[in-house]
Amino acid sequence: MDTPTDETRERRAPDPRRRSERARRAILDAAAELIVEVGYAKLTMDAIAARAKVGKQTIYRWWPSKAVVVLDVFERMTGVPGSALPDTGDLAADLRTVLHATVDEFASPETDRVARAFTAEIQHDPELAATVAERLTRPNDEALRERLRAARAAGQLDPDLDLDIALELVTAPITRRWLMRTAPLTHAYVDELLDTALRAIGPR
Amino acid sequence: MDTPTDETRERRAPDPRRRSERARRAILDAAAELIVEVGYAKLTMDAIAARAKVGKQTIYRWWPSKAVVVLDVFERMTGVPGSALPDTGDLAADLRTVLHATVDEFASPETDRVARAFTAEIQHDPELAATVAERLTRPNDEALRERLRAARAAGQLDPDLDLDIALELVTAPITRRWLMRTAPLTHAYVDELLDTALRAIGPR
Amino acid sequence: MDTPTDETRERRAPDPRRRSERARRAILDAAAELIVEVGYAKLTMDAIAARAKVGKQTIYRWWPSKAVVVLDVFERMTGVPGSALPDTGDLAADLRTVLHATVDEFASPETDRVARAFTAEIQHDPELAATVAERLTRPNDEALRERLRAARAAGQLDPDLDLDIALELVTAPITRRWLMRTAPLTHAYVDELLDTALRAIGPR
Amino acid sequence: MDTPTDETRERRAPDPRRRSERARRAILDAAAELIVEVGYAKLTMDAIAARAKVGKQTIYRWWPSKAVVVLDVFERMTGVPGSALPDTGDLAADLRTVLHATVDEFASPETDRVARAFTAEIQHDPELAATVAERLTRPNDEALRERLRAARAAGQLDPDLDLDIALELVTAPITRRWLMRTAPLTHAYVDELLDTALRAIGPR
DNA sequence: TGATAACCGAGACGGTACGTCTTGTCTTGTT
DNA sequence: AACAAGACAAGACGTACCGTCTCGGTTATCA
Repeated sequence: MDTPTDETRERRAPDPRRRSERARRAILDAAAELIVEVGYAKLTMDAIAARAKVGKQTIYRWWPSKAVVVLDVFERMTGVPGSALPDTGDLAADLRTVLHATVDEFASPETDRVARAFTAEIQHDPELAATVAERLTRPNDEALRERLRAARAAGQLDPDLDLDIALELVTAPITRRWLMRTAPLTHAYVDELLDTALRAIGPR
Repeated sequence: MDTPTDETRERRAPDPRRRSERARRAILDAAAELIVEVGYAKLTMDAIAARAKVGKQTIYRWWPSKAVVVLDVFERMTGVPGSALPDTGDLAADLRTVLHATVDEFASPETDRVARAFTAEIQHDPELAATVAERLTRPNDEALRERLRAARAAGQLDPDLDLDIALELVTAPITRRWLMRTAPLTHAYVDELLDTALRAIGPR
Repeated sequence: MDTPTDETRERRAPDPRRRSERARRAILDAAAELIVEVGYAKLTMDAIAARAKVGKQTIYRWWPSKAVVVLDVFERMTGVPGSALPDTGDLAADLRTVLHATVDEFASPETDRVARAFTAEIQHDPELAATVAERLTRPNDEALRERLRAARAAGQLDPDLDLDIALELVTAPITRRWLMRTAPLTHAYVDELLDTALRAIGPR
Repeated sequence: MDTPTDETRERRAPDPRRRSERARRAILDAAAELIVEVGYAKLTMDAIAARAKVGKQTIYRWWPSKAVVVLDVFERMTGVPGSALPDTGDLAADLRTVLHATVDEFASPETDRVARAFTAEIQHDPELAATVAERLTRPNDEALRERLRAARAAGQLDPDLDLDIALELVTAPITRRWLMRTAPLTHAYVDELLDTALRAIGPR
């Protein structure tokens, strides 16, 4: 019984109790700065380590890849997601509030760059895709779905409505416009989109 | 005398009339094979050149980057886009036809891989983003917009409808589901999505 | 604070204490083998790295150019130069001994090839020329000059003799014959050359 | 009998009668200029062709290698060698005259650079070495040897003298000093060298 | 309260791909 | 058929990063 703990022979896990908080912070700070300065594509592990005054091994010890470092940067940047949506009883107003906030967030170059980085990265890294889905997409979606469910229960939506489709109708156009850069993302656009989309999902 | 012969030191453009058709084909063939075999992320210029039995310079002479090579592969793979949509007079049926075809196309692992590669790549390469937009996205969008315009003129849609929003309501959910891998893309899903979305854009 | 850490952007020097002896040896071994197999002109850094199972950067980290790698190979091959000449009291005999040895050394194809490589290389690389002069030519010349000085002091040579000219009269003809390949380099030739040259520099 | 003219299947020889004199001159001019401007090491066939406004094939058609182009440049530069040495009856004076001229020639940066280029090149190209020997070295050596032979016949030199060794004693030190850059080449040096060397070869 | 293991900064290492450069051949009109 | 122009296949160049490994130095847990 000389194998440490895990049968999957993949490098004995480090002891999180001994982890240096100083190094953790410095790495995330450095990554955050660099991603804004040079963009994700030109972001290198060497540069993060140098800027953070940290050995490269220290990064590789705690993060499996550059992408996951940036994922942590992103979470620290946007705060914990998944908090429930407001429910004033007026679905349109509530959606407007939250989607305006989303649009505002993506107007910041930092958030924009980091979010694009993920979108790019998860295309060829299914494992990262799962992580991002679990930590970012799902909590947000779940909160929105919850609000829609409440509205449906209150008779404000078609009782036969598929909540996933409703969710997509309301959010996907914004995602697409951001992703494809087909047109600017403004509050006015959100308003018009909601006007139209709500006709699709309201009571018949 | 506007030929940029001397001052603008940016590598004199090659003469397209002297381009070797043999080399062009070999490069695209090699790239197409390799992207299926190893995926976009592990696709290298060296490997394309070796497989195509071509000097690397010949690739760099005619394509600015790996991404644009793959863009040409993709175009050759999916055929000319921008052909007009069918117009049988039944908008729902016509949309169903074309979106089923789209979904089928993305069911092919080759198309899926290449399309994901672009989606990733255009996030940090605005120039490529513009090229992809012009050569892939815009022609397809324009064809769809045209069909919607015809339907609106025929009184089948809300006369005040913004065509861009209509377009997004119908296509963006599919894009999002593909991109985020939140759920499988089936014909049934397309049908249900259309049912719902058309309620938003039909005549009041 | 004279460490060139920041301003002088010239690639921070590596730390020689951390140098891998294993890599150093492997590189010199590989270079030595290859120079014999393919000659200096067709010797490539890529091939050295591949043969030595070493990253190219490891070569470039410690040697500025292919030529200097080969210089190190040469030194290892011929042993430390600059050891003093024998002094039996008989100048002619001592010179004969050392020049015979030189001629024998250049009879080896390996030494011949490497020596020719330098002679070629230092013609268009003044910096390398200085290095070679300092590490190869000067020590050998100095040893020879020392022996001549002793002989002059012992009254065996013209007291007004310029030692540099004496040195050249004795060695340059051999160099020329080797370089120009005008005639074979034999012990008999060395003997006849010495017979003649010593008449020029002996006491009047 | 369909092989054109030569059984040694090595690319049918071009017809020298149709050779363009304009191109020949332009190539030699361009090579001469470039070798002075950038040195032999950085001289490229592409650059010669571009400067001469000539297709590269035209160079390769008439010259086997860059080195031979430069050999022609050198010959054009220094004029036909092999003209006999002056014979005033005073050997020392005659040698002084011709060696001063040699030293002066090598003081010119153009001649110096081109001559170094050969010295370098003939080290790894025995065929070129033979060509250079035949066209440059031998004629010069022969002229000098002839003058020495005359002096020996006139009783001014040791009757048993080996003319090759005499030749080397007089010229090799100059070659060495030029090649190794050990000390500057001046008229005074030549004079002192001759003073000493002639003692070796004069009548006993 | 040492001992001792693990983390840490630093950076050399084996690899791999990059994008450029040069060589010598081939191709396409022109003279 | 030689020519100017320049595309082509081949492959070396020197650089940039990757992810691993090795070296002291410095904590932080446990005997």
